[in-house]
Amino acid sequence: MRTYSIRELGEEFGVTARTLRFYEGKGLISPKRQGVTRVFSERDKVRLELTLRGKRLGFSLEEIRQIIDMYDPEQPHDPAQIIYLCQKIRDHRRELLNKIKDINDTLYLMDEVENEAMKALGAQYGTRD
Amino acid sequence: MRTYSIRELGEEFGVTARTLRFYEGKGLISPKRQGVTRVFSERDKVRLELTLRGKRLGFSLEEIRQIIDMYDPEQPHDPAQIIYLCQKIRDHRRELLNKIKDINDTLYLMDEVENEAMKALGAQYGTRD
DNA sequence: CTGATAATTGACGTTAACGTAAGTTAGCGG
DNA sequence: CCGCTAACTTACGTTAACGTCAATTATCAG
Repeated sequence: MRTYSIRELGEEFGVTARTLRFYEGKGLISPKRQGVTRVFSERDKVRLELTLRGKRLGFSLEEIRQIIDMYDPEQPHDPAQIIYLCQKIRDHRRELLNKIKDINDTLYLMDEVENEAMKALGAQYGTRD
Repeated sequence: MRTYSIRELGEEFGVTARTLRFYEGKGLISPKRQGVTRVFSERDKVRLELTLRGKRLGFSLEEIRQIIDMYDPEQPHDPAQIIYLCQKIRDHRRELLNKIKDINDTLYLMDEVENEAMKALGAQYGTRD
């Protein structure tokens, strides 16, 4: 499998080495080591992607860690945990659907404001007789 | 028009008085005064609602202030500002549509994980002969 | 008038999410 | 072997978004 240095992975996603080390400390990624140097795997890359997506949606790193830990196929899964996971998925789905509602409300508001703006501009040009 | 005390407005939206004073300091709301006591108007209420919505979507208070200031119908609007506003609306719309994409990607991932989880549970019950 | 309740103004504290700078070590071309 | 670049650790600094506490002040029922 391909691996990545800390700079490579950072540049690919537009984050600094400090950020990746910080995320490692928070348990979001778990690079291996060659001596003292970090080596990032495909799995780290995926988890980083999910982390950044979560950030864009306004979740904290701690929330993100809990979520992607549960979703990670490499985690151990006894039946009780699977059922718990499914409940959590329902909660997250509900929260995400609420966010879509917030976004749609905002989009609708933006349409209204834009229409008002157009009318205001139209009135400007209409003031000439 | 109806007005609100700091407690009233806070309880209605589940935020503390400290938060409302903080938001005032940041220019998100602009309550009038009766003597030294703040009096919140319908406009403050609307701006608070938009502020909290923005927070749920992961925007900073500073970003939110800029946005709702522009959208506020009580702001002065010369033609140049209106055109600027329309450009900004396009940008915001684009950003919000990107968030919807992030959410949809996440919802899709959750569906996959849920299906995997169901298969895993099914396998459990299937191990008996 | 008086005690209780609600509001106010500082001012310092706290947490999250990194930035930044200093000093150390590892590998590599010439 | 030497200088360079990239990575490392340690540790203190910073910003946003409030929390918390102390010390007034206003308001209102009794």
